[in-house]
Amino acid sequence: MNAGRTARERARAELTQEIKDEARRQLALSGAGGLSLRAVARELGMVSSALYRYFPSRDDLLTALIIDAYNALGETTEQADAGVARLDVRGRWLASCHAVRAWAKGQPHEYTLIYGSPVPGYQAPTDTVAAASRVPLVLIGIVRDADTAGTLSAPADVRPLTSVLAEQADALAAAVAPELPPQVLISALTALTQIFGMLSFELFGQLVGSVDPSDEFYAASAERMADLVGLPVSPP
Amino acid sequence: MNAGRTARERARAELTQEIKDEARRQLALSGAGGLSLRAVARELGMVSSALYRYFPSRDDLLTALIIDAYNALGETTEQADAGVARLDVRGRWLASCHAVRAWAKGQPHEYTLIYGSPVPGYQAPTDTVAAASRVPLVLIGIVRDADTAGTLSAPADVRPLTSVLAEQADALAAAVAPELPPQVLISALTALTQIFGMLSFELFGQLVGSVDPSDEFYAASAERMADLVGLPVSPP
DNA sequence: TGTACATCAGTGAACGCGCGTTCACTGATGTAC
DNA sequence: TGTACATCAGTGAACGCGCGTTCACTGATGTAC
Repeated sequence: MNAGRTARERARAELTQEIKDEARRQLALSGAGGLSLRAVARELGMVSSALYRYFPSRDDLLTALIIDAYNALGETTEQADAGVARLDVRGRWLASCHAVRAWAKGQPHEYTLIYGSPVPGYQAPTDTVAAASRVPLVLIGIVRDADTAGTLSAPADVRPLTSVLAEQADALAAAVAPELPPQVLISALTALTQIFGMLSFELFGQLVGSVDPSDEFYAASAERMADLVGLPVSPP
Repeated sequence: MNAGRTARERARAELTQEIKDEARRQLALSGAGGLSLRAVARELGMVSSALYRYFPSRDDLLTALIIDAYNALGETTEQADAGVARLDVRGRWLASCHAVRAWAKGQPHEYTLIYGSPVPGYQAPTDTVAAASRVPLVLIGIVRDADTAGTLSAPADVRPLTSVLAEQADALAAAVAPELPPQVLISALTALTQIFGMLSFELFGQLVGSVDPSDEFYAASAERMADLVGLPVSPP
């Protein structure tokens, strides 16, 4: 039976999870910089030194939370995209954008953990990169599908890329979507910064007094960004 | 003479400044959440309780730093705008955008203080609003000048605003630029979130591996956002 | 199935450090007559 | 110009609290024969 080594192993897996859950709860109170192993242990009814059986240091716990957050957001977004007919690229785009926002508003402290200011003294290891790429890859995948289907329209007013930017776009394309024209990739990146820029403004309180609540502002901008990357209006 | 009460008052003004300067220096090391009165006092060769003659609490010091940062950024931006011929609205727009970035890159920790994640447990008082409005008002002023001069072009693909968004835009227009069409104001807000979205991505390390350094990406987006709000291409 | 040993989880004390804020105080600077 | 008093800046000790991490240890769970 595979439950053979379980009593121990299962307990370990469960407690690891409980530690992360409690830590996530505490992010809301004190932020990533103030995350305290002792407080987590206290809340779990353990002694603080016991946590070192599960995470070698505070920073490792933080890293685990960051990767979990990127993956949760990535998965939600991938599912939203997958829920729309492949050819309806604009529908996929909008669904993905709204999934990102819904997740961010649902767990604002995890959003802050990954898209807020860096935690002072904490250096993120490179393991986070794969998880962090999931949302960008969803959006790029949609644009690529539109391009492949030949429905992507090049907006009239697009300027040629300057030299360094063209090189960067080429390198990025090579790594991520070789068939895509570099200008399109840069447009997608603009759209991406727009999306997260709005979310950060909203969640960090910068929109209070202008467009707050910002549901419709976000929706309008998501449409506008779909235009900007050249997605067609209706399903063919 | 106005130096009459000086010895005391001048010393007070100078020390207040030195405390803020040292606190700013420490933002780089420990972030806003970790700003420590004791550390500031130590560095200044004072005893920690002495700081209470200057700031009633840690949070008041933080508030002073925040207002200073907004004002410094606001002033830089206003000056950049003022340095370009009034009729060259696109030139003014681009100069302002680049001034914002130059300031942000020059004092990343102050940028983080005002546009990064909120400090846990700190509630910003409403005094910050006026200072925080300076950059938005510069950009809106440029758009308004273009509108007044009749050089603002309405892009072809603008959608009508949805109901709530239209109301919010009207309210915002009433408060800030009554003559401006609401759609234009929303476009300006989109441009604003784009600008700060890019800066946050850049400064918080989210662009590493894609368009880094991002000078040209930023420049291209600033142009693109000028298009989006409808600024004419060349000085008339 | 039963015993001997190895692995692992959790304990509790300790190290060495940090913090914000209060309070009674000394001594210098400023003010009014 | 000189004295008496009020204001203010800075001191040093203290309160009460927090933190991450290490280490020798007990006792339970798992493994090999």
